[in-house]
Amino acid sequence: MSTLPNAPYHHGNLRQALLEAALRLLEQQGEAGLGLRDLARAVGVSPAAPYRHFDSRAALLEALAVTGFQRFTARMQAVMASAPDDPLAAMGKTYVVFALQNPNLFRLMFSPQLKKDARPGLRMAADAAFDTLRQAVGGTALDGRIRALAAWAKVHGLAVLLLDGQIAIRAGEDSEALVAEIIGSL
Amino acid sequence: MSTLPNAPYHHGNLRQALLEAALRLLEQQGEAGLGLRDLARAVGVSPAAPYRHFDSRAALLEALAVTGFQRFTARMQAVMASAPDDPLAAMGKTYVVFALQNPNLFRLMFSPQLKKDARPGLRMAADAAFDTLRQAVGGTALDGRIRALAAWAKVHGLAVLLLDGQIAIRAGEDSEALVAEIIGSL
DNA sequence: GGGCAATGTTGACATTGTTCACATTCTGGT
DNA sequence: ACCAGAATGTGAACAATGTCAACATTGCCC
Repeated sequence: MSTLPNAPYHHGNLRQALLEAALRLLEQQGEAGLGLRDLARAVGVSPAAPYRHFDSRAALLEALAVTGFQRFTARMQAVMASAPDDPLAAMGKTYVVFALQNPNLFRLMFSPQLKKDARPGLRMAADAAFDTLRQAVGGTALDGRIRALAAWAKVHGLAVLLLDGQIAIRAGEDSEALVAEIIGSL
Repeated sequence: MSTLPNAPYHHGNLRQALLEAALRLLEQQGEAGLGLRDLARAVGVSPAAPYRHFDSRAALLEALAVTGFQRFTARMQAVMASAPDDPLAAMGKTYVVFALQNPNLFRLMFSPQLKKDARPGLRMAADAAFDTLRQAVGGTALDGRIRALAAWAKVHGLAVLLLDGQIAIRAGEDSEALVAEIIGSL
């Protein structure tokens, strides 16, 4: 091996190591900076090794997005359980906080180049997240969907605009308070 | 020249031709499919020629996004002028319709890889769009910003979710009506 | 223990963004 | 009208990247 002289030929469980390193690289450098060769080097493996575990770079990104959706859903459900009185506001805040804490992962999850139509796993993970949201909205079955979609759109738009720096935080302004205020006004 | 035997050495105004062809390619193939070489070939020029007009591929994309914001702002202002009674609803619908009609351009405008912090022109174009929105929201100067941001977030989130196919249109469902319904419930 | 599948390596290929040296055309000052 | 120099376009090259095929090594099961 190139990095460590006495490293074993087989890595152990490369797939997991690749995903973890990829997550780290993703948050550090953004999706564009996540190269397969860099990734392989970070794990101490040859450039072609990842292809034993992922069909392509796109497949690797998809796997990342799926775990992102899973974490996201888990957090949503936890918040929903711990704030039984006003789940909507709590989830809204959690949604935005998640996006701000994992900006590049969040962007990847909703990246257009992932084409969820062609990736059933990704579509399922995303749908699971949406189901959690709809569950929290409650309401009658008839207009439940519309209200859930509306709530999702509100909070998603806020998250995206914040991520893009489109909503500028003024000097000396409390970003958390601003977020809370906007959520409240939704 | 390679394409036409009697084409002149100088193109005439290459910059404009590049932008137009790029817009066409962008909507047809998405941002990833917009290669500098393809673009040059589409205009009938050598692969290095675009560099006389754009510093890099990123600069070309930025120029595209700027014109996108300009068109967007113009359409917003036109709608605002032609619907003086309820400008908010009209603009909301226009916002979403614009996104659905120019999906890849819209995605490019809000693409994270454009890093608006480092591109003053892009930031200005985006701010102009937001100013138009704020103007339509009106309200007192104090909470005008918050309300404008909230309105923007709502309609932007709806547009993004629709673009991503995250909001599934069911069989036999009128998408326009669905959009109108969601906007109404905001 | 031997064979087979899984996993990792090496080297190569096509493509892409980008640059450099050179060619061609346009333009303004005398 | 001319010519110098700025604009603009060409062609060949470079480095980097995703990807693949052939080969090496290891682990596992009968």
